[in-house]
Amino acid sequence: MTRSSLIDSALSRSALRRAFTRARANGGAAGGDGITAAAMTRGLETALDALVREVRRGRYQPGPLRAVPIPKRDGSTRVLRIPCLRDRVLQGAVASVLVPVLDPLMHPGSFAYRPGRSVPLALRSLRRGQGWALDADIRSFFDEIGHHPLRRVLKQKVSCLETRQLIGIWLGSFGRRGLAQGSPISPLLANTALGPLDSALSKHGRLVRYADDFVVVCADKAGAREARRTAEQTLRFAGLRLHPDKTRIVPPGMSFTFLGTELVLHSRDRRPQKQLKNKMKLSLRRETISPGEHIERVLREGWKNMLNLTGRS
DNA sequence: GCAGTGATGAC
RNA sequence: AUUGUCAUCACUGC
Repeated sequence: MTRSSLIDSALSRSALRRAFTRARANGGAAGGDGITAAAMTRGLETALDALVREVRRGRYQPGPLRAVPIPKRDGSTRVLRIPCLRDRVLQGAVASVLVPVLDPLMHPGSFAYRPGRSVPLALRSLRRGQGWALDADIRSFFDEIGHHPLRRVLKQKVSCLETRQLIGIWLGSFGRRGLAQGSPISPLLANTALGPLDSALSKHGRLVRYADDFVVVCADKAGAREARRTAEQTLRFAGLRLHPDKTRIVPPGMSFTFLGTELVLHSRDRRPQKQLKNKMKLSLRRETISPGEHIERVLREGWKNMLNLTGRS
């Protein structure tokens, strides 16, 4: 029913300028074309003019991605692929107009990258969780997610053809599969692509998903196994698999780590309360390794989660 | 509420 | 020289 098209909002001066300001505030390093935020600031208006003109005439092409290896906490590395600044600006503008459309359609159990949502909120929604947990991780999610299923979801949910075409161009620039970690629109696309997974999993129990990491709270062991099978089948269509080492089925009373905190679900007949208390204390102590006054906040969060969660934090 | 700087956490 | 989204805290300006 909307008469003004999504693409018009995305290409508006205000959306583009806001996206540029954001990119610059975030550090604004150059992409594959070597153009920095400082360079783009000079002559910003003409650069934005050119960008809009190219998109309108169907001549827009994103520049080369710049790959940067980042060492992860666990010792492995992940490769960032950084679009050119002008492409990040356009992607940011499109993302900003797409969020009000796509976010309300997302599953309530999806917590990553969404406005008003956070890790503590995700953990809190596991409060009073009872039973067996399927704790799972999608292997190489950002690198291997197939484009076709994502396009299909977008076609259902985004009526503006020009916006979908623009996203299609970016997907092409990311390669045959995968999303560039470093593009402002990738988090939104990731959540959108996993919408079908959320729907399928939530039939098996309470779902809490944070990007490629998720927990399904199931009534019993058989239920957790069914949830895992559903996840495997659903992900298969997108060319994805569960990570064999990071996916486990966890009995009640046994701890597992999710979003950086150790959790324990109650048994349905609520016996192992004593065990729980010990675990809570242990993990709280573990969490106090933080510098300066930040310790205080970590402690406060820790206590809050302890009080609110069935498991600990 | 909107900007700027610095930081922490999740992915 | 390390990108991105979200959340949170501190400080500065309107």
